[in-house]
Amino acid sequence: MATIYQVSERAGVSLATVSRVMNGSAKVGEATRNKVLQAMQELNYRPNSIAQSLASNCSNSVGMLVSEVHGPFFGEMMSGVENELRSVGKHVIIAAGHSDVESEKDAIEFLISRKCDALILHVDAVSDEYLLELNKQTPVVVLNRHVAGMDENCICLNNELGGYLATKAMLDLGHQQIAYISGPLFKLDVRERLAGHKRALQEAGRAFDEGLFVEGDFHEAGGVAAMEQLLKHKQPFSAVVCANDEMACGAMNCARDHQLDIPADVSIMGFDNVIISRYTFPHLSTIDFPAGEMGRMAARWVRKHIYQDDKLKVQNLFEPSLVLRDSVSRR
Amino acid sequence: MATIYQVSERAGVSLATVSRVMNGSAKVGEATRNKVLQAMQELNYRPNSIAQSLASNCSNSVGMLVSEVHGPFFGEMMSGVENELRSVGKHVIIAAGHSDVESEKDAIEFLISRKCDALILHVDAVSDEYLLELNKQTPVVVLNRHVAGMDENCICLNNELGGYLATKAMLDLGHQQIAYISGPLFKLDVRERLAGHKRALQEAGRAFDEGLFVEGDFHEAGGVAAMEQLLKHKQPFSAVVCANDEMACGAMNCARDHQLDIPADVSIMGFDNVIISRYTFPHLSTIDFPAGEMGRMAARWVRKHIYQDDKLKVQNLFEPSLVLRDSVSRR
DNA sequence: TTGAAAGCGGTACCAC
DNA sequence: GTGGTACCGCTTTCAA
Repeated sequence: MATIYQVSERAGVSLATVSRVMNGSAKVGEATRNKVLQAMQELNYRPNSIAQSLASNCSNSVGMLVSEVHGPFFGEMMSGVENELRSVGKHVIIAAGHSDVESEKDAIEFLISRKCDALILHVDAVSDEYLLELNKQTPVVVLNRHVAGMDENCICLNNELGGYLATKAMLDLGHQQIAYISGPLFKLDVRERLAGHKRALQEAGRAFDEGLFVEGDFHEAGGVAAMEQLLKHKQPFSAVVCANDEMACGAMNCARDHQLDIPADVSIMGFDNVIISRYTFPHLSTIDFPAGEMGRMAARWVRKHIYQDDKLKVQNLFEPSLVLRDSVSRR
Repeated sequence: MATIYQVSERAGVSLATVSRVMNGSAKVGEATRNKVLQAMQELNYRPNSIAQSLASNCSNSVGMLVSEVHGPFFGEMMSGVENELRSVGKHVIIAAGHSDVESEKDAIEFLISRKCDALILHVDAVSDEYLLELNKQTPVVVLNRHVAGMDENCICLNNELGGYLATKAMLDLGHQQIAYISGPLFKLDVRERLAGHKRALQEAGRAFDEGLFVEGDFHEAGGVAAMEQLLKHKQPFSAVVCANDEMACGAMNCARDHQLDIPADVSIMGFDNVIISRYTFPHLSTIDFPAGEMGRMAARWVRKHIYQDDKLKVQNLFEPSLVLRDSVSRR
């Protein structure tokens, strides 16, 4: 592999000049530039990115931490990030945090040791304080989580609005008794979605009813259990709004096991619009979570603030939207 | 950030010695080692991985190319790779090839420019010759594709067996007329799966019937179209074996649109066991593709051959297995 | 066992 | 505009 030194020799110029034409950093005479370019061609020269990183103190890499590398949700996000970043020659190093404090910190530590220029994080275990502290040490952008004090670094979804839209859709369809299967309430976005649900209810002049509320776990089994519980209560309802698609699937399966027809007997709504929602039967109505777009935006944040792509605009808040499919019907 | 130089100064030893204790490379006196370790502690020293890479000519990174970063299948694979590699301090750089020749070559070029120590590839557009040539230049391990001439570098699934198991299961359930919806025949694994299907038929003394065969595209819409075609032909069948889960979903949806009950009227089998197969209704029977395990094994190959983890064993061929769920029934 | 020093392949500042 | 050169932080002979 040819080095910059051999190129300079062949072109009959200095190292510095070769470096200049590579980076287009300073003015180089037309003739000189061409000599260098040609020498590069002839030697099939490829810059050594490691050496560049060491000398420039910039690794051209950004670390991305997700809860799980598999999982449709994160796939979309990573895909958005990869796309945006590779188009400008940066690379993304992935790591999984598994929603566990130690594991998340470990992964972040790892990414830092790799000298990432910035970190894109989707974390739910570490504390806000930790993130605030981390952000002093290395640039961080946080996905789907608002951390007070680093607002500019957060790319969020308006979860409250999502919760609102979901329930509002049911109300608009004429449903009066709407059950709600929530996610784990220690998560902020879960509480926001719930708040949206309550706002829709209130706007319609209906009271929030504890008897129609269950806290789930975001997994399918949790959806089954929650539905089971709702059914056992014998408090009537014609619609169920779930805080994510997995639980909605569980709820549908459970309802079916109880000989209930969907959507004739009960309408079901999910949240996230992950790929599986298009494959359920009946196809699940849900709230679209633009994970890919948000990932892309996180990458854009990095481009703008770390790689000085100043003209770029970043959007910190995204809006969810309603996706109506077959799991809901008019009451 | 402290450097090795400051550590050496503080410990009152030379640079070289510090380096030695970091790498455990050569014998270092107990006392000296402790002095160094302590100095590191006190300075909160973290080695600069970029500098290490430059000096050692080893980037400790491996590139992973998948068709799409999203998509459950690749998620599992990447997850396996990430897990295995991070546990030994290596990092994985991801890129997407989008099943397009130029795009795949681009991504590989990109990964090489990042000085990856090895490449783990899931590609379907580039040719065998290209891969062979590439492998001379940089270590490559190929996932789910057998390239003659670099057998040791391929981690494959016994697709033929998978195809066999799928059809065999239908035969065992008493089905006589079994339709087959294939993937794009230009892909090797597709032809292998088909070969397995034929073998099962033959063993049962049944002839392969062109009228019950359709070439699909691996997507849901293709599954719908294929099923539509089968139904139009009016040639009777009681079971459909599909070359992947997406098409199986399409086939199920289409059948349902034609008022056919699954599995009472027609049994359906998929292939891959991606996450969606657990969410369809009825739950899809399928052939398990251990994508995560295979990704992990690819990573192990790299550990063994590139990072000299000699005792590791690598398994080049994986066996698929039958997963029976609700979409099939006895005839 | 330990130290000195020559790289690894670039970047960037300072002269000219 | 171009060249000289001191780093960037670590690895790895080669001697001692």
